[in-house]
Amino acid sequence: MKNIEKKAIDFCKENNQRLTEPRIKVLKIIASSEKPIKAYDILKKLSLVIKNPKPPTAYRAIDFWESHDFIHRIESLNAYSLCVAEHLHKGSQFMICTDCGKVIESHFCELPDNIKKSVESNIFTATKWNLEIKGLCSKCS
Amino acid sequence: MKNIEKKAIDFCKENNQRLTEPRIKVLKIIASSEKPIKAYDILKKLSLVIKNPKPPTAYRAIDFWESHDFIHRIESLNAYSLCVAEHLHKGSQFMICTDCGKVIESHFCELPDNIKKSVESNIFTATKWNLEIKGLCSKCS
DNA sequence: TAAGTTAATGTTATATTTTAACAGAACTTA
DNA sequence: TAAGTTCTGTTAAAATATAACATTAACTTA
Repeated sequence: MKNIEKKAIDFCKENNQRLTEPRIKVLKIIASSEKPIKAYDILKKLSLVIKNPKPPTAYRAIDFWESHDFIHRIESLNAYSLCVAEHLHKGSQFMICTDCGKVIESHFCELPDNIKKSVESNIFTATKWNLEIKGLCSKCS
Repeated sequence: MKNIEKKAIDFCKENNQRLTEPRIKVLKIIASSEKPIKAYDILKKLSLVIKNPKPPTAYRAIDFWESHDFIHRIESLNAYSLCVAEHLHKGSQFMICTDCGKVIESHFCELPDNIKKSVESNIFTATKWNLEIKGLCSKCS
């Protein structure tokens, strides 16, 4: 993601949010990671550009970007990755290769009908969802 | 779940697995919990029926039942719940009320077409999946 | 049934992940 | 510039999970 900084600047301007040093640096670290990256690995990289950062510094920035849908948390990996969608969206879907660890994000803006019905029949208002699929990628299968 | 013990006994007999004391006790603890229960809460309850159990005792039993699809892990809560399906299945779906904490499991044996296509187009072999939907339950919305 | 083997548990210790709490700095607005 | 708000820095600890190895129990199979 090349223009992530511009995107971040625009977003913060438009939404009246502060683009602070920890925030932009954490976002860039996540954006430049090939694979989903864990909080302490973010912290380690952060320590190269900020003097002696502590966990809350990383977690706060992570929370900030996650709450604004710039990044996703992959729950089953305790890791974070840049959202691949051009727009912000509420649902995410990951395919995780249990062999090589590759993670592929697809995305959909709506829940599939199938699931939507299931949600409705339980009379539930969905605001956010996350699907994590484990299996084998093409190289590993 | 009333007959969970019988189910466990049958399963272990048929699959040549040992139904040890920690295993059956952990399973019963999870089964008797109204809401998904966390590992250390399982451990706490376990300490009432086993003398001074340590975390690995709980985690091993949890892993055992999870690997055999008796229970699910709800990733976003770090918690475990008995699978509501009568049969063992590979996919799980939870609706989690962010207000009152209620968790509703639905289930499907197949990925929805929608997602199946997305999986296939990425040439990925899915073996297990988990969908967690956050929102508001009927009471809270 | 005794010896060998495997699988599970018990135990100690520690690693990993996340948050609470509060002081101080920076920005915002009147 | 004073007051209020938001964010960061820092210390500490809580919550979650696993490694490693000794021990026990259970399963072979000779």
